Amino acid sequence: MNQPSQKKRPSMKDVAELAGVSQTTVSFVINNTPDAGIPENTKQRVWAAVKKLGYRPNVLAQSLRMQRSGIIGFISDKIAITPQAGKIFEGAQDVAWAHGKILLLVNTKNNPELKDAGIDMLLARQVEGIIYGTMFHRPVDPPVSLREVPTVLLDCFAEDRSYPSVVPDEIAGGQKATEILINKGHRRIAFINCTDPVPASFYRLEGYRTALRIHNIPYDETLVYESISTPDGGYRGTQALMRLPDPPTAIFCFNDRMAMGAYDALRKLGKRIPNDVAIMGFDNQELIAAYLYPPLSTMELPHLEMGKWAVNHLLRQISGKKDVKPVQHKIECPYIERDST
Amino acid sequence: MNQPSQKKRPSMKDVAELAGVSQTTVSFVINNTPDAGIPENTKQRVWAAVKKLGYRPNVLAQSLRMQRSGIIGFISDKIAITPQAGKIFEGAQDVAWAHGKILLLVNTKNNPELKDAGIDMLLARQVEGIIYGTMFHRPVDPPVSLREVPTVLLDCFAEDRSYPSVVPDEIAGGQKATEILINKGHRRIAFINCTDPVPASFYRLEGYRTALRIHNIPYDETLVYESISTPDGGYRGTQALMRLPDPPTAIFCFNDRMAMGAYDALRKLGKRIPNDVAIMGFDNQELIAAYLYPPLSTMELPHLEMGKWAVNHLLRQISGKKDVKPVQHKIECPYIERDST
DNA sequence: ATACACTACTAATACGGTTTAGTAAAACGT
DNA sequence: ACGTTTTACTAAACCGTATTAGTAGTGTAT
Repeated sequence: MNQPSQKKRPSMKDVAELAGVSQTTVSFVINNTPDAGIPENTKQRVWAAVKKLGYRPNVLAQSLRMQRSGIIGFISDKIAITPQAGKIFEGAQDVAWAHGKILLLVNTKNNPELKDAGIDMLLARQVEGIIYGTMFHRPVDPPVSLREVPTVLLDCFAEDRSYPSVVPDEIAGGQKATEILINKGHRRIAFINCTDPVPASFYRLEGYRTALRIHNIPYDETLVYESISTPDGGYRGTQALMRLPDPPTAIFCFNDRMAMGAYDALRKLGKRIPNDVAIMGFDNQELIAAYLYPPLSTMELPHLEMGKWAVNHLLRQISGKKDVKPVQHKIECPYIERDST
Repeated sequence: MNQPSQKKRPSMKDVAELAGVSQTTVSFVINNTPDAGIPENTKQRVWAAVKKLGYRPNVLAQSLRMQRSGIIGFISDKIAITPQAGKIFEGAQDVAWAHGKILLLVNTKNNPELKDAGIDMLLARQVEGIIYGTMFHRPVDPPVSLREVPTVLLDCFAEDRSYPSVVPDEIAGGQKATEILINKGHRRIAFINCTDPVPASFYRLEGYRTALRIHNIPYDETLVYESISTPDGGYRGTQALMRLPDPPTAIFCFNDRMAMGAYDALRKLGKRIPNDVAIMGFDNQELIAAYLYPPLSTMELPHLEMGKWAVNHLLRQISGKKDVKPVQHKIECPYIERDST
């Protein structure tokens, strides 16, 4: 019933013994090695022994022998632990699995020591490559040890562009969001930006201005309000904007959390969404966007796609297709239409 | 500049050669093997060679030799990809790291084939144990292959209790939530439950009734409303409850999403939270709970703690401390006080 | 009858470590 | 002076697999 010690797992040698062949033959049969010329009869004996013993190849030994671990390291400050970004990991894992690789996740919680220890661990485990991700789009300065192995930056980029990276196309996202509002007939479109000096805030604003320019709408800086990126910030921004002599008929919020605050402010003012004021969010945080009344139209960050691209690119590097130059790949943010626009 | 092929990583043999000693000696030095009697002088030569070559032990080879992979498998349907449950993984990873183990995450997306393939992969990689988690508290029937290795169920349990498992203490949680409302002076306390036949709905209701009984408040079944577990369900429930001849002064919602709907309903009715009606949530979903107006008081699911307990227990099993009987461990849900009660 | 190819395998080595069992030289005890 | 212990190492085996280089035995061609 209860063996004191775990019984040892069977090895190829055990299978070989039971089948009355050599270990080599077992290997040939299991891997279906071409040109090994093993007759059907023998193959069946081997497979029978495999079944009987419940044999399962030891990937550790395989990896050692073949000098290929099949592991891709995934290191990040918070990803996969943070709500919105879990999709990144999912996309990455999907592609990895499809190529017979597995993802080994390390999350560093923004702790530099943990980060270095994590990278060391990954390298010690012979990962074939590393994906270095962050929980929001930003510049990073990756540890030099990453140079030891092919690397892709995800949702971040090196200032000097010395690593390939994949990020959301914030400019296009901001532009598209604004254009959608313009196409619904709005002319007074406000933008509640956040005050953090992050690429997202710069680029989304840039996209917003580009859209206005293209559609010959003059840029009115009183329509751009900056605040902290919380519902509270959105609340205050909306209050201020609606107090303007010529208030906006549409508000593009830096993110869904701020849009949440905008909803509250408009509700308090007795304004209806989208009839009186249209609201556009950003991020598509399911818990917020889908459950607000009315459900929030928003731009989605391409988390899944970024995860996929990163692994695909990494695999390309690993198989050494050509010494691909470090690119910065931008992925479009899709528009999620709901009822607030 | 660009070597066409990755240069091979240095091995112990390379270090040994450079230091002018045998590979055995290198091993002794690096592992600081007791009783090896290596003089300081030699040690320094070895370490110098290690530094110079940038040598790093190959964990694959170590694992193979020592018959210990240092890997714990973490398999789950959605955990670590789903917002609220990322903490589970975090707790688990913390404990694992503290014990020199790493977590290998597989998420199965509720796909049985992926699940089996995932378990096979973990076993093939010689994991020392497996944590089998789910994204919400429920009974499961784990694949038999899990028997091959120590296993702990996380946020779920086997019907026949044949595996150790850790789950939230739903009864105590429901009871505590209700008692908090009682202690604030409420007597008409409603419970908006969800209709899903899950342990959480049964047990939280049970806790609710227990609290009432203890405090001699008669159970009034008109105060228990069942609905789907979304804001919409909470909205409808609240509307219905407030239409009662003797409406509640406090509403305990099955979860924060439903509480979100309750907020909307009360706002529409012109009721103030918590002055007119107190609201208690469950789950502590940061994005909702912390950002509603007023911030929502709620019960937190002990994700972090469950993750920790699971790994701790697993490690105990692995080191074979004693053939611990499969227990079902329940962890308390802490109360998160905000402004809605 | 002999050379040659083909069939159906196996022995041996390597992957990069850990660990056991030595061993040569120096130091020590008597 | 000689045996014994200690010091400072090293050789070899082993973990479980993949792979290369054979090798006996059979069949075929000449």
